[in-house]
Parts: sequence; structure tokens; C-alpha cells
Amino acid sequence: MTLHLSAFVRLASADREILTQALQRRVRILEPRQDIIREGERPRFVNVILEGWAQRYKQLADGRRQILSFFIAGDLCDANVFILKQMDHSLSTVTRVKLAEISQNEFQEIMERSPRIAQALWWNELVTVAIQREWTTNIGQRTAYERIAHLFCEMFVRLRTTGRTDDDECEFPLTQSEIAEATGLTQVHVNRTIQEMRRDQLIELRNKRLKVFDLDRLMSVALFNPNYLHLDHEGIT
Amino acid sequence: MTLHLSAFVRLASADREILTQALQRRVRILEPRQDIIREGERPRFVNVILEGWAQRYKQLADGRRQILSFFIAGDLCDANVFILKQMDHSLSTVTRVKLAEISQNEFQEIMERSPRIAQALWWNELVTVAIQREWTTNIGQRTAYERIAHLFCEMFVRLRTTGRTDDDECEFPLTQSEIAEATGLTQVHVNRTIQEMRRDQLIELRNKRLKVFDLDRLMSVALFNPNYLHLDHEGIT
DNA sequence: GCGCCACATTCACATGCGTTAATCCCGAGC
DNA sequence: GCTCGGGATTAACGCATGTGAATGTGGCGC
Repeated sequence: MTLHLSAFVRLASADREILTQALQRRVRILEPRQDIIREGERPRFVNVILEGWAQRYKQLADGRRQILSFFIAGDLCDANVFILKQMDHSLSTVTRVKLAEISQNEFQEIMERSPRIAQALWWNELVTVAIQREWTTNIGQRTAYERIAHLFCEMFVRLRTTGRTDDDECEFPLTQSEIAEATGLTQVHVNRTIQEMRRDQLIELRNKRLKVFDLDRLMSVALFNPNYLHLDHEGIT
Repeated sequence: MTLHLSAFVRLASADREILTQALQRRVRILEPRQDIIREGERPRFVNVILEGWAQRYKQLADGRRQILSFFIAGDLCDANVFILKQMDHSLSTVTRVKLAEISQNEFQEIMERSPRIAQALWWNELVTVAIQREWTTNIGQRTAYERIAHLFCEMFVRLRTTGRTDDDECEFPLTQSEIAEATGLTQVHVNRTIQEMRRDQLIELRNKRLKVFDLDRLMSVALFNPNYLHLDHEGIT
């Protein structure tokens, strides 16, 4: 139930105390598939996901929807968002979510009191945009099969980094429609493709759980290179 | 020849002085289609484009290439990149480019000496990732025709914001292959599509110049909503 | 003013993915 | 154990976009 920032810098106990405090002040629980904040609204808080999965998405004027990223426990949605007048996208839950809201004042105070945390927040921001670039590449260059495999790789690795995998399995609460909206495909084609992956003995996916038979093979099929997650940090705390 | 940050916050003359200094210290000129820094290398400088166009791109193991964004005069490539051990993508020039390199020390000194600039740097970072999200959406949801129209809209509006348009025209130094790599299409299909747009009296594109006959119509065709550029800032300086 | 070459254009054909619409299935709730 | 409904699966068919390759052309350097 801590912020995933600690995966980047070794924080002093004073720093950890600051964070712990901030994450307890204002906690909300939201049901599955519920908006957290919508495009056009004014951002008032930095959101930190404490439990569950959430997502970012964007909708075109005619309704077409693109899912832009997923958040898992420990992820911080957007450092310093309140600099912007209004949201250019929406946030919503995927599963039931527990999140902490941090106000502008609290946030700025944290940044001032701890340069370590401030640096960690920059790191978080840089990784977020690196992931977004990888998604652009994913949709722009990879085939359907590769795209879905890549999404599986990314989520599996991220969950593993935060200790949320169980051997070769992890939670995977997305519907095929959501996978489709995240990869720029249709739900029907996602279904076809996943079945092909099953036939190829790459994965098993049922009951909102993903089983990866051979991660190396999955990564190779997906042309997955984890460098963009920048896990080569100084030390884990 | 100033940083585009000033489009966001009204900077005091002391702040402007700090920036001007930093942008003069280390200036380089690069020829067209030349790498600035490559994936895997360790980032040493923050790059600021002073003249010309540059681009970010990413290459898959088998050579497929995705262009991730374009930089124009006044753009700052990645604030605080040196927090990361290595680049997860490459930067290269499109045209001949004049750029300023800012070292880690210089950069951190600037952030400490001017909270205004520090805030402007956060704003820049947030807009950068917002653009990246829009590109993900562009490739994931829009048709070829819409995608290319959207790219035209974005570059035209960005150039106009920095005073680099001439009525309904602007520079547009990209080849059709580059447009293809930026939109996740093939060069042949880009060619077909652009000719269709010409037939529809939407644009004219020759000699590395783009003419937009009716920006509103182009925006509407592209489902372009400029909100993600966050130009609704406090005041222009 | 000429020639070269990168870039644009055109063509014929292939296919991955989209569309529409049934039908199936399983897990949650009663 | 039954029923209901959201999600998964299947099928038939269409089209936007890809592929491979040849040909055209205009801007720049000499």
C-alpha cells in the first residue's frame, strides 16, 4: 500500500513518513468501471492507486474510445496535473479501486520538503511518458498478435516488479473489449488472436487471470524490450 | 530563439536572463537526418531546439520504425532526462537543426534558482505527454485520412502558436515516408491519401510547404480538438 | 542549363483486420 | 439448482490498407 516511487530511490524514513501521511489523508473507494475524473474537468488532486486497476482513456467526438494506459497498485496518476486548466482525457476504474487523493498544497509541500521525493516524481513522470511512447509504437508498428502479446508482457512485468505475480500467473481483469480499446483493434479480432495464442501454448487467460507459460518466448514474440520501464534504478526499498 | 516555455508563464526578466544564458552556453548545428542521441546511450544533456525540426523515434528489433513526435523551434526535448540511465528511444534531426545543450548541473541550478521556470518545465512535461497520448489515440482510432489530417492540424497550430505560419501556410519538411512512419501507415498509402485530400481541396503540399485552405474544415475532418496542447495558459510573454 | 537522385506517383494484387450479427457460456445472485 | 446477463465465441463477408515493383519528376548541385 505504498507508492511505487520507492522502487526508484531509496527514501529516508522521514521521506517515507511524509508519503505515508499524504496517502492516508483522503482515501476513496470506487466501484468497477466508474469514472474518477472526466475530460474537460478541472484537476484538483493527484491520484494514487492503492488497490485495484484503473485506466486512462480518451474519446473522439463520435464516440470512438482509446484506452491510453493502465494503472496498478502503487501508481501515481499525474504529478502536478493541477498546473493544467482542464483534463484532456478521463480516468476511470477497471476493478474496484482504492485510491488516495493529494491536494495541490499537500503535493507542493511534499516536493519542497523532500528533494528525494521530488526527484522520484520526475522519474515517475519520465517513465509514464516512456510507456506512452511504447504504446504509440505498439499500435503503430506491431501486428495484432504482437500488440496483445506486448500488453501481456508489460502488465506481467509491472505486476511482478510490485510483487503482484504468483509464479507464472497474475491477475488480469480486462475484458476482451478493453484489450481491444487499448490496442486499437476490435473485440472480435482480439478474440481470434487470443485463441491463436492459446493454440500456440503461449498463454492461458480465464477467470480474470493470466498464465504465461514461457515469458521469454512471449517477450520475443512481442518484440518486448523492457528498457522503457527503466527498472535499472539504484536500489529497491 | 527563445524557449517556448515562455508561452506558458510570464517570466520575470531575471528568469529570462537565466534562460538566455543557458541557451547560449553550448550550441550545436546538425545536418538534416542526423542522429542527436541514440537509444541505449546515456543522456547527458537537455536539448533545446533553436531552429529547424527534429524528431523522436523508436525502432523495433526487426527494423520497423515509429516516429513518436516532432520538435520545432522553441521545444525542449526532455526535462531531467539524465535521471534515466539510458535512452529508450532516439532523437534525430529532420531539417538542419540548431540546438542548445544544457548539462545536468546547469539544469538543476536553473530549477533551483527559479521556481517559475521549474513550474514551466513541469507544464512542458505535461504537454509533451499529452501530445504523446493524442498520438496513441490518433494511430489507434483514426482512419488514414483522419490521421494525416490530424498531423497537419497539430503541426500547423503549434507553428502558428510560435509565430511560424504565414497566413494559411507553413513549412512542412517531412517526406511522405516520414509521415507514414509517424502515422503507422505505409508510404504508398500516405501518397494515395494526400492526393485524396488535395482533390477534396483541403490542403496543398509541395516544396516542403503546407497550405491549409480551411483550417476549421481540416480540424473537423481530423476530429482535432486542440485542448491537449493546453494553450489556455495565463498569459503570453 | 543539364543531369542526377531522392522523393513522389501509379498499378495490380494480397490480406489483416473490421463489420454485423448470431449463438454460446459461465459466474453471480436468488 | 435455475435464471439472467455480460462477456466470449463463431461465422460470413467486405474493405482499408499493405506489398512489391515499376515509372515519373522536380529541385539542387555542378
